[in-house]
Amino acid sequence: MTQARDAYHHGDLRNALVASAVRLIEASGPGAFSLREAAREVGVSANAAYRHFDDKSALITAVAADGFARLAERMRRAMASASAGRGDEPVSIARFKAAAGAYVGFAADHPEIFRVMFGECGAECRSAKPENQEAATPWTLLGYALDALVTDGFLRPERRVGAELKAWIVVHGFASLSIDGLAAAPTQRERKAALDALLDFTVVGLCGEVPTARTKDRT
Amino acid sequence: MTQARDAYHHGDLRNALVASAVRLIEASGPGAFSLREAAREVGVSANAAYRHFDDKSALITAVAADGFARLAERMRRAMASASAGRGDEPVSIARFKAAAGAYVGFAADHPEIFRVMFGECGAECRSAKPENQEAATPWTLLGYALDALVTDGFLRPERRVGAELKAWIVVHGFASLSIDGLAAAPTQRERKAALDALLDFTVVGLCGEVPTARTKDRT
DNA sequence: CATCCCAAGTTCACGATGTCAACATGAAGG
DNA sequence: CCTTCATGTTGACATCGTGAACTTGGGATG
Repeated sequence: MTQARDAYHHGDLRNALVASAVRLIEASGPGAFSLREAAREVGVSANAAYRHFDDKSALITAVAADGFARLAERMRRAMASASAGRGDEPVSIARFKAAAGAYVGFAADHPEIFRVMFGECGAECRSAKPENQEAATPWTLLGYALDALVTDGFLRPERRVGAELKAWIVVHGFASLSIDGLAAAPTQRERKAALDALLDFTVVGLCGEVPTARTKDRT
Repeated sequence: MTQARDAYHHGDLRNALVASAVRLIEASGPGAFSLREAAREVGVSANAAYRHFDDKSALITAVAADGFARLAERMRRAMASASAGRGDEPVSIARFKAAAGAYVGFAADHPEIFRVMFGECGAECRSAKPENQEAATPWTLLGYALDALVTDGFLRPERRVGAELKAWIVVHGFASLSIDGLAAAPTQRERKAALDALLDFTVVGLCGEVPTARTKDRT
């Protein structure tokens, strides 16, 4: 195994197809995506894809899975850098906001992929359990952030369970609205400001009282 | 004009096609929908549709528009009956909750249509202004509900503008989560309970203090 | 009433798509 | 060396969206 990627046997067709599909979908939306075009882009016959995917929808599911992985990675990185950031805010709160910001940012940067992830073909990805400790899902990560709020004493344990749904609604709702164009958020700057205000509001709502809630001022 | 619906000239092909499309999409999702099948169901040749719609996507847009109209109607009815309902809650709050409940209920009852409404083809519907006073859109109605909260003194005027976004996020976010299967809400009963709790939380969050907020008990 | 016109449908045609079945190829292992 | 098998390829088919040209029948006009 572990052949690199040059032979007649393409070497890594599966990943190449997924990557191509991601680009095509990002460019023209999921509706316009065609299996044949992805294969054409990779330089392979259309039916070659069927060696790696049962279906067109199986390819799209793989695109969704890739999206979830990248979203999780982005959230993880944001949370990590929030921990190390300048601390005009308690760390656990900064991390929670960073996770939410990464989620919304991903949706805004890759709206079509986001739509695929929560569309028909992404369903099985959403109910998948994380296989190992390392491969955390977005909801696992948001859960960690909430746990940290409890550990640090900002969120009372008995409020923890209800917090899950509320936090998800705010995060996913804001992301969906941004994409679907209901909320008037022309510039990225305005969106970030709106999200910041909303998250302050949410943290207060979740925790029941104001922690150190100075309306944080930054660039 | 005003021929009923029996002649050679079908009489009402446009509406018949939309109705057929709605049924097909509700049954098998937007991805599986085909223009030809809708035409077949209506008993008309495929190209007949092009006398009434530029495109396949124009038909789907009409489906989305129909969805928005039905959603608005459902919200209007829910708000009206909330006004007349038993009053263990201030009327304006009950109406706001009724509007939100109708929104979420519609999404749960017609998930595929809801997805179409907020998908690619529904875009132009979402930015459409209401033509006359009567034809209110869902967001118009939610705006009315918020206005009523102001009028009744539950929501301070300066909080009104921010309330729009927050209310939308909760309502739309909850609906999206219900559809996308992130929130574990198996039974309709549980979903209603979760929404009720969330709306109480939201009203408090919007208004800043508890109005008459007895955790309302009903059947 | 006879006649023309045009909206509303029909048929024919084309290229693209998803997918199946049969075939080809080349790397790996006996 | 020859077999095997995963991986691609070619050919074929039904279906789809859509354009062009043709047909039909009801309403306006003489």
